[in-house]
Amino acid sequence: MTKKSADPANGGAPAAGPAARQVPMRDFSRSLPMSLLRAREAVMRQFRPSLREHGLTEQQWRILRALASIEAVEVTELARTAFLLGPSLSRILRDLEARNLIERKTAKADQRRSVVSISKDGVKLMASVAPTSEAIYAEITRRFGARKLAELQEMLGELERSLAGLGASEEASPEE
Amino acid sequence: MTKKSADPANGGAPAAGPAARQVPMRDFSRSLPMSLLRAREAVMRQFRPSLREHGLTEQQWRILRALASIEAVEVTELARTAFLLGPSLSRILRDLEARNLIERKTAKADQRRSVVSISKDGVKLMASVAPTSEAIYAEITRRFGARKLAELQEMLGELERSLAGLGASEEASPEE
DNA sequence: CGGAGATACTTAACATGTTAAATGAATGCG
DNA sequence: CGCATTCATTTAACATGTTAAGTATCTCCG
Repeated sequence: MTKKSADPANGGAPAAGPAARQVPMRDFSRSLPMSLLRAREAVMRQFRPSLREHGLTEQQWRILRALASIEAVEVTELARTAFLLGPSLSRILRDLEARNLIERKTAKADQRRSVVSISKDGVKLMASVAPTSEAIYAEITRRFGARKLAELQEMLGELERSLAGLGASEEASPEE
Repeated sequence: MTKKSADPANGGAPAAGPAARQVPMRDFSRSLPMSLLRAREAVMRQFRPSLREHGLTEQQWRILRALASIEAVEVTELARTAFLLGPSLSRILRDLEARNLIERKTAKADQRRSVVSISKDGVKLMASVAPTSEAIYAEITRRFGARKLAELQEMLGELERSLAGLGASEEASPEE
């Protein structure tokens, strides 16, 4: 029932492998992507059970939250806001609409665009999830420290900005 | 051909939606999970094209890197090292084995366990990817700053530790 | 006006994330 | 020894990530 708790009881046989240690690289587990991944997972692990009880995935919750604060949006802008790729968003909107949590209508001016908004049921669902969610966030803030949290987010933003437009489209070397 | 380049030109019509703004919450886009997600994406966006050229996904690359530094490991420990869930790892190992990038054998002492190691082909592939990968990492470090990078990783580690064992298994309320 | 090109979104196809269940093998205990 | 339990790994099922292709619509220019 508890976690699997690391088992260091294999300190005996090294069990040599066919071909390893040929390519030197930074310590894998200390790379920036891994640090970010683990940190995010540590955070999300706190929220998932609560969301699950309400039949929501992390991404569905993101979409509802985004919609709750902006009246109505076009799909493309929603994708940017909720940080989802078009295809993912497309599928999720289809499902959320089937569950009557959102509503959509095509824009009058441009038949290509569809405008999405949260429904009454969606608002009700949010109201039932938000308190727990906020409590969890508050606990995380308490444990880590509000000040440090703000600092961390500031650094994350800086990181983002410092990489903006690096691999966008202007990299040389189109060989291949 | 270029990317879609953010378009902030919609500051005009609010376009009222059926039911929004009922549930007040923190600004969605500034939540910790979103910050972490965006930061990680900004980083990974740099690596994916290069990996893709070599026919590797991010996770496959993680596994090869993990294997390259530890001779041989059991699947469970590899999952912990590469930070992958069992099912994902299972599938990926099946594919990597079919591509002859890894090798596996069942442990003599315990028929349930299987021991995985990188193959010669795997090492060769790593050798062909590692330089580019290191160069990208170096550029990221240069842009963001080595000092700040270290600070950031320290904070991420702290965050992880401060949340360790929160939603692990000792939460009350087994009501279902 | 009409068709080439751009846009907004959706589908398709494949890989992974996530949880639950299944399978096969070891362990402990009566 | 026999069998319930535990353990390591895999399979299943569903949801999302990711890239490419498809569809419908709009725009613009000749």
